[in-house]
Amino acid sequence: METNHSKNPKQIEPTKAELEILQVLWEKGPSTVRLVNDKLNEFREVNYTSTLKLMQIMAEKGILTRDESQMKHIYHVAEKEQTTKDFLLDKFIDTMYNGSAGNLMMQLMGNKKTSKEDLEAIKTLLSQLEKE
Amino acid sequence: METNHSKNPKQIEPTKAELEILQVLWEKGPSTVRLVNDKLNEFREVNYTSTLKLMQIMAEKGILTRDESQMKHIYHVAEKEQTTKDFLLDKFIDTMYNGSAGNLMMQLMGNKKTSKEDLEAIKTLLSQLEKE
DNA sequence: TGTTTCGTACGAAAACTTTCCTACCTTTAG
DNA sequence: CTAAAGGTAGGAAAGTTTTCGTACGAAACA
Repeated sequence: METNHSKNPKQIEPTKAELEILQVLWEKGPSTVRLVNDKLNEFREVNYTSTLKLMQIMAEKGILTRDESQMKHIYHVAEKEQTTKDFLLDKFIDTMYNGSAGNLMMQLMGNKKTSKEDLEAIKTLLSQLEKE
Repeated sequence: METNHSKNPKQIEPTKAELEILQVLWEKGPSTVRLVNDKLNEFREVNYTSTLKLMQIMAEKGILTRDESQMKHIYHVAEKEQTTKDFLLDKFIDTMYNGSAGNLMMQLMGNKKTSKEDLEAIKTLLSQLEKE
């Protein structure tokens, strides 16, 4: 299907299952379907062909590219990890924090998930930024 | 991947369309379907009954409660806004930042989306936290 | 060599989400 | 009183995402 031409040629929004696969590829680098599927099965049961299908679709969509020179195709993430993450973060901030990164920061800093080490690191980064 | 994969049936994950409705209710407070639908239509065309149906489903799921004492039912968000946002933020951090809020902070601070005012506010908040 | 194992491709079913048609009831305007 | 406007309820259709069965080719191996 020649989809995604009707809408803005922007960033493609991965679905939930696609994001799981991206996470594996981000962590492991270019991989075979077998490896990705094994990794997924550490968390939940998924049939091999389900993962295969999904990765094929992702390749069609342009989220992944693949090297078919070997029988065991190797799948690569097409976009830079950071690009996708930036995009998703933006979207998240838009929907949840009214588009204000500062709002999100505020919540994070009051959050118990932010450790003392984190706060230290922030302080350091902050003074670095100030010097610029 | 040290993620939270427990299927806690307590928190319900809103779908995309449901989140839109939540946003309206968070902003406007308890509302009728009419009001929510009008608000949604400022951004995209949606039929009244579509919004109605969705809100009914959300009520079934327990995301919303409603006051049926009047003909025009009033829908309320069941969970506290902050509870839901916390939950979604956690999930986001798990999938995107390996469960580390600090990682997210780092990205935010390096981001041009973070304004000078934001940085100032952070500095203030930081020193407040240190005093504790 | 023959069989088993591991791979891809494809289509369709299943599951989930979103939209809207239709029916019918209540309130309001004339 | 009647018609129009505005409300809810429910089901089915449409759209999307996810899962998997089946077919079939290539490689490994006994």
